[in-house]
Amino acid sequence: MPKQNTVFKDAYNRCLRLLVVGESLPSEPELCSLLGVSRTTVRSILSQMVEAGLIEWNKRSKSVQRLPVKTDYFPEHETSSLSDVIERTFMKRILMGGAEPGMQINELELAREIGVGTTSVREFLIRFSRFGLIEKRPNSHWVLKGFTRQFAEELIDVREMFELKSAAAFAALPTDDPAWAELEALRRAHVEVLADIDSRYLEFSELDDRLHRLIQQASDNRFIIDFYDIIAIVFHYHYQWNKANARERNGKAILEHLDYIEALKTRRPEAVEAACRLHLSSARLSLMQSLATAA
Amino acid sequence: MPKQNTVFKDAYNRCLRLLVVGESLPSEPELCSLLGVSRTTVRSILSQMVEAGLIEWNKRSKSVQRLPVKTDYFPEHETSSLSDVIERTFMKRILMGGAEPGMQINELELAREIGVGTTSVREFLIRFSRFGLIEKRPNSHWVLKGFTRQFAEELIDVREMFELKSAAAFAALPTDDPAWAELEALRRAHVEVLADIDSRYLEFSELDDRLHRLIQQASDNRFIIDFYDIIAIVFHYHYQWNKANARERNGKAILEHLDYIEALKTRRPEAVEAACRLHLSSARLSLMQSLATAA
DNA sequence: GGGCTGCACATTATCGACAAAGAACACAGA
DNA sequence: TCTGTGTTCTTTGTCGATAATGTGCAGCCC
Repeated sequence: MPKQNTVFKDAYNRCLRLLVVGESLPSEPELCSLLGVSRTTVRSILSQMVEAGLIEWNKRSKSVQRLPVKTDYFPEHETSSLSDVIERTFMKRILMGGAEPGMQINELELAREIGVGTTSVREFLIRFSRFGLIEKRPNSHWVLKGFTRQFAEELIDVREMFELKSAAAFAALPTDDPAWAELEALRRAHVEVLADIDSRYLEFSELDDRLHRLIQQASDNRFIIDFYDIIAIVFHYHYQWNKANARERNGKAILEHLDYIEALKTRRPEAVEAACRLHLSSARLSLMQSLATAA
Repeated sequence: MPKQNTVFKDAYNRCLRLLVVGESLPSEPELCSLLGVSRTTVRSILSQMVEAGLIEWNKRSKSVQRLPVKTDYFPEHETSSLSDVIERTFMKRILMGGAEPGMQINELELAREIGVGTTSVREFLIRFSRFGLIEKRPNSHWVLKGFTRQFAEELIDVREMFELKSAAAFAALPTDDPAWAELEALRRAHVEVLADIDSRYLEFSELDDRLHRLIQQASDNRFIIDFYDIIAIVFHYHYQWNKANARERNGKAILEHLDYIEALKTRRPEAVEAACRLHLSSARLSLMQSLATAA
C-alpha cells in the first residue's frame, strides 16, 4: 500500500477541533493555511465530515451539525508519518537496547521489524547518517557507531564553538530586531515554569530547544543552524529515556538560562561569553554524567 | 533493470591492468582486497576473463594467456556508479546552467532527464541536502537555495572555525604520530609540482584535498572531518568549471601551503594560526572573486 | 592447520507501479 | 474584479520485485 494517508488523518483530527455548532467552516483556501495542507486534502476532510454527519456541505456553506465525539478522531498512532515512526523505533533501539558500537544494521531486518518497506528505512538511514551515529559501507551494511562518550564529546565540542559564535552575533543584533522581543517572551516563560518547577520541570526541554534555536538563528549561518538539529535530536531522545535527577537538573538549567538571557540583554561580549560557557559546560557535565550511569 | 553492474565492470577494468603474460593471478581472496570487491565479483571477473581468452582458470591456477587490448576494457562511462552520474549531472546543472535560487527541483523530471529511476534521484537529493544547497518541502518539491555569495560566506566561516581548531590540534600531535610523516610526504609533493608548475598546476586540487583532510583528521572530531566533504565537493565542482586564472591562483596557493606546512612543523601555535588564517583568507578571496565573475 | 575454492544464501541497489497529496486552471458567484 | 469552487493533472511517498553484489559454511589442497 503506497502512502498511508497520515497527512489526511492528522489534519482531519485537527480540523475536528475547529468545529463550533451553528457556525460554518471557513473557505477552503482558508482551511488550507489553517491546517497547513493542500486543498485536495481539505476537500477530502470535508467529504469525510459530511459522511460522518458532522457538517452539511454545499458549495460555500459548510454548516456544523454536531460536535465531534471521541470516536470521530482517528487514533493517534495512525497520524504520525512513517519517517517519524521509523525514527522513534530506531532511536529507541540504539539509545536504549543493546547498542554496541560496531554492530551491523540491516535494512531488511529493520524494515520487517517495523513493518514498512525497505525504501522508507533506507531513506531514513541516509537522512539519519548526517548525525554521525551510523556509517554506510556501500553495497553492504550500515555500521552503528554508537552513542558513546566519544560521540558526546565531539558533539559538544562543536556545539560550544557554534554557540559562542551565535551568542556573540546575538548580542550584536540591532536593538529593534524581533529576536529581542522573542528573547523577552522566552525569559517570561522561564520564570513561569520556574515558579512551579516541581510540577512543570518537564517543560524545560521545550524551553531549552526554543532558546538555543533562537540564539543559533542569530548566526545567520545555515550550517550552524542545521547543526542544532543534531544536538536537539540527541538531547531529546536521550533525556526522554533518562529522567534520573531530571527535576534537579532542569531547575539548575533554568537558572543558568535566566543568567544567560540577562547576559545577552546587557549586550556586553564578555558577559555573554562567560554566561554561555558556564551553561554549556554545565550541560556537558550533565550529559556525561547521565551517560556514565547509563553505561 | 535493477543495478547496473558497474562494480563488476570497474573492477574488471582494473583487473585487466594486473595481467602479466606468463604469470598467474593471485588467489581469489587476494584479488578481493586488491580490487576492493567481494569474492562473488572476483569470480565473475575471472569467468569473464576466461570467456575473453585472457586467462585459463582451473582452481588455483589462473594463468595469463594474452595481454588485454583496448577493446577488452569496458567503456569508461559504464563504470561509474549511478549516484556518481546523478551527482555530476546535478552539480553541472546547479553550478553552471541557470540555477536561480528559489527554483524548484522536480524529482521526476530530474530522473527522466538523467534516465534513471526516481528512487535513485530521491536518495541522492536526500544525501545531498546536507550540503545546504537544497531544502525539502515535505510532500512537495525541493527548493534550490543556490550557490550564492551568501552560501559561500557561510561555508567559509565555518571552515575557518574548524580548520583553526584542527590546525592547533595537529601542531599538538605527538612527535611520533604518523601524520608528521604524511605531512612531509605532502610537502615533497608540493615542491615537485611547484617545480613544474606551468604544466602541472592542475594537480593542485588533489594536493589541496589531501593536505586539508590530513589536518582535519587531527581534530579527531567526526563533525569537523565530515564537514570537509562539503568544502571538497563545492571547491571540486566549482573550480572544475571555472578555470580562469587557475595557473596563477594555484601557484600562489602552493606557496601558501608550503608556508602553512612549515608553520605546522614548528609546532608553535601562533605561527600555525597565522599561516592558517593567511591561507584561508586567500582561499576565501579567490572563491569570492570567481563567484563575482561567474555571476 | 591454515588458507583456498565451490556453493548456497542474504542483502543491497534499482526499477516500475500506484494511492496520497499537491498544483494549475477555468468557471462561478459575490 | 476578486475570491472560492469544481475539475483535472502532476508529483511525491511507499511498496514489492529482481539482478548485482556481498557473506557464510563445508570440504579440499598444500
